[in-house]
Amino acid sequence: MGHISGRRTEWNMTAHANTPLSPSTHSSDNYATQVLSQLKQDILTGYFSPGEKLRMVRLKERYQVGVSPLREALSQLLVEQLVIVENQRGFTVHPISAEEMADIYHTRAQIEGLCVGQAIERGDDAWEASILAAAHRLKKSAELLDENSPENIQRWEALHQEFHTAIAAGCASPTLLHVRRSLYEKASRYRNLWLKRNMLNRTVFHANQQQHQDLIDALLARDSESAVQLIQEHLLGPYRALKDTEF
Amino acid sequence: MGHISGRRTEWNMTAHANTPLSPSTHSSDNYATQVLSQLKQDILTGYFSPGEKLRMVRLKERYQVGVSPLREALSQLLVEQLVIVENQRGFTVHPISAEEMADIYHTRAQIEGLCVGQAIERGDDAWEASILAAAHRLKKSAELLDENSPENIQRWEALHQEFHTAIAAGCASPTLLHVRRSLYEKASRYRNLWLKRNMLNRTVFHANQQQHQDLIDALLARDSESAVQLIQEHLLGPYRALKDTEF
DNA sequence: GAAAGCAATAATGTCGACGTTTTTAACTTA
DNA sequence: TAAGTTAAAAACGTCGACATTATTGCTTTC
Repeated sequence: MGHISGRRTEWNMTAHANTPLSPSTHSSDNYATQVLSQLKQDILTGYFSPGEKLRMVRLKERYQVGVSPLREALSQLLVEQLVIVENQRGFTVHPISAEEMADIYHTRAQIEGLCVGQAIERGDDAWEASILAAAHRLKKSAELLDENSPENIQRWEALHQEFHTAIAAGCASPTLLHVRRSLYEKASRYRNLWLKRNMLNRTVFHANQQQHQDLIDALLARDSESAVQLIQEHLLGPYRALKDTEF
Repeated sequence: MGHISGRRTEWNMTAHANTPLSPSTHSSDNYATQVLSQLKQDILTGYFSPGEKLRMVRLKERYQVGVSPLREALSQLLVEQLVIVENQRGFTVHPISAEEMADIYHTRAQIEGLCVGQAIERGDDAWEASILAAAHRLKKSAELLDENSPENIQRWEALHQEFHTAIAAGCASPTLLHVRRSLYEKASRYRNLWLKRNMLNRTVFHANQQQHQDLIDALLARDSESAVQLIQEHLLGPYRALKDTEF
């Protein structure tokens, strides 16, 4: 009986410790959902290295949850190919390879091309407006970028992504956008790993600026062929910079 | 103690019932993996209807496993958008809609176009040979099809899929093929639901036969533009037949 | 030195406790 | 009496502890 009451206490302790965990996350999310996004971030940003074994004890400590939510989150990352699993041997961060990086970037360029092509066909005035708005925010952010502070860079990255997402959104195809998002995440993993070693080159930004303007011009002119060509080049540029540096 | 030994027996029973379940599945697969494929089949084939609530008790009975493997399998189907989840309200089969069907089929046609286009660029002799082999098997199967027996139809479906997969495989891009597969599954769900009501029309097959031959000719001639056009039409044909019938 | 056995370590699955939601029943009010 | 409201209870989902099983590394023995 003492054993049982001891258990009880532990139960209530964990429950109490977890309930007010983070006020920002919606209470409508369960633990698995919360763990999923954190764990995904940790893999994408390289906190957990490629090929690293994900031991349950460590994950439990880090995210302060039990194994059930962890396994659920890991199961989802399994489908997204961010982790791999061997039966009875647990989960491992999906390893990286030059081949996979090339494949992801090239596929991503193709998919983005589809998005842009369809967006030009389907996009309306609101679509054009949202592009210009995002482009403006991005440009403003780029002007502050000389400081090279990590926060500014991160903010620029976010706005950059928003800009391209605004363009792609014009395709109005949830399925295609879903694919696009998944590929973006996988690619950003490689980019983040690369960024850990190499600081961002400033000339990249100015090249980007020009490419963005050309792209906008092509979009507004509804010049599908040029726009697709430009966006694919735009995505493959960073890849060419990355691929020759080793991890 | 009687209770415990009773539990034990149940354990061994379920273990015994599941281990030799299907000879194809490796014994290295855990329950979650086995449940995943079965559950996916049940959703794709319409055993569980769109929008249906997936009650844990029922799933436990059907697949003879506990909650944990079930939640892991469901978590994976969540990413593939075959089920949806609401916090504290459990899992539900992803509902269907005419809009989603249109979106999936059109996106799938685009993706398949990418596969074919790249396959023509990259495909070698072995690729061509595998296409011809698959086409031959498919043709032989089609000749037996007049009986209209469900087994034959299912076999024809499998070979048909193998034929197209052989073509797409030429693109040699795991990432792209992964996307393709996921879209195929989602589309096949709509097709299966449709098949439950409408029997397969024989004229469909003969039209298919001709399309296949045209496609092969274009592939071997490395005529990218024609091939992409043909494959997209080939995929959109069934969609046009489906979309006007209500579910 | 290799094989076999043993101990540790880690992963997997079931179950129970808790919290939330939904259903049912009783009661009030028009 | 019927409709609406509230309270009680039953059902359901979630998560962590525990038991079982598999694996890995280490030691012992031939």
